[in-house]
Amino acid sequence: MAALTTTSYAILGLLSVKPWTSYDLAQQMDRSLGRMWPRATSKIYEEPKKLVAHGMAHAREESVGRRKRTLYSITAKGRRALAAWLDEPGEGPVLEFEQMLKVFFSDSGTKTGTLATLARTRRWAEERSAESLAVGTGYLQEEGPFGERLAQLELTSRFLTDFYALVGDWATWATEVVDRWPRDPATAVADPANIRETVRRARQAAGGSGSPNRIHGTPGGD
Amino acid sequence: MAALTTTSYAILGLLSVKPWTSYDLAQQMDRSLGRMWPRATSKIYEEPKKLVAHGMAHAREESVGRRKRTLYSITAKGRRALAAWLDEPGEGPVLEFEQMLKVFFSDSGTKTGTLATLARTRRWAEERSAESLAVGTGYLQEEGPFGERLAQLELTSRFLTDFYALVGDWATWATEVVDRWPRDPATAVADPANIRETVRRARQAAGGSGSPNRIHGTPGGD
DNA sequence: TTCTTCATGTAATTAGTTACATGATTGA
DNA sequence: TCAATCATGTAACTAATTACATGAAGAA
Repeated sequence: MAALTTTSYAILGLLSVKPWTSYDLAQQMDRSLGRMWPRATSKIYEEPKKLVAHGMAHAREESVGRRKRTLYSITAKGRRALAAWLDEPGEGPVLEFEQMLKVFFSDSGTKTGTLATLARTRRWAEERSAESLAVGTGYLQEEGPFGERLAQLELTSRFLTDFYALVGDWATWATEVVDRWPRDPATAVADPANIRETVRRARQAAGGSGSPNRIHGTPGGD
Repeated sequence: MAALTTTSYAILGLLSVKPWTSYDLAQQMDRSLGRMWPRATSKIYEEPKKLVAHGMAHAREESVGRRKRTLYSITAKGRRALAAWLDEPGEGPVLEFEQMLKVFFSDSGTKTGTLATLARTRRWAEERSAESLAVGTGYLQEEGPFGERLAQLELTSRFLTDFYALVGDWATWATEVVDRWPRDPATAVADPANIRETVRRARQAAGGSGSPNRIHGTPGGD
């Protein structure tokens, strides 16, 4: 019997809220869950079957006209498994950022192309922010199937909102910097003040307490 | 002949900087590239072969004792292909965040477990920040194989540094919020002030100009 | 000498994606 | 009544991961 993955538990978590059809689950993945654990729609139709095979979910066949659809609900065993999973340590954030990859290698490209990439990044951030805004105002009106879970949503939506803002702010800032580049990005030079500021922020975030993560090189002063 | 993926171009980009052995590439993936395009080491040994098959890279066999190793370098065709790829639109950031998933479903878990997850998140952020700090101070001393590319590194390292700071700040804030929860997270209630603040930030980031992404529901006022 | 870590891959497996198919519903 | 979109999946494919294997170099 196939082992459960994080994706399985993500679905199981949704089922813990209430029963859903596969389509409902896919919607959630598209709108909320997918922002922290994105998976293709087809996966959403497969995973619940694994949960049923493990006795963690129950499937009820319904019909709409000549078609059938499946309504999934969590079982007692499923609730226990979910609670156990929540107590295991999870992985930190993993970021994939193709546009930044293009900025990273922009010395092989053009200034115009780089600016175009950054413009797209900014638009992406604005769109996601607008989405966050809509979701957030929805919360304020106690809409959606998550009324009882506002305490959780309050936490995750704050992170996502700030993340989108960060992406947007960065793209804006980077655009200003690249605007000052010469025509050929390969000949652009860095502004030491920017690097110093980045170092300052990193030092701040690394935390003064004990500084246990200090690289042991450069022993004699900073 | 297998089509090239973003991962292929990531490797190609590295080769545009200078020739590397597979091991060198794996190191870069581990330290720098992997922060924006993370892939398993074995992939790094496979992808360059595809590039060679496409005539975009050249492999030179060297030997170390009885073993052989491969040194890859970019070809002229490879440089053209890289430039062409840079001009195509790229994808926005994709985030996978298992720990936040656990926070999202924490109403099925325990307060203690949630706090433990957040503590891990915070440690993760501090470690990454310390790494950023080390990398940044290295830049200030013009170290590393990237001397000529500081203008690019200045941009990407700023984003990563800020991202790690965001993760750390969020975990700290969320810890404070969860600390005020009752013993059972399912009975925790949200603080409307927090949600309002999140909405405020989202509105700010969504940008006032024209507000084209406005949801058309709620027509009568905000 | 032996053990451990560094270095250099290949093989097996799988999680995930893209593509396809088709019935139901709605609106023009 | 026709087209478009919503709803509900399955099948084929592949990108990526984990596991394995082994030589070289350095430490104990």
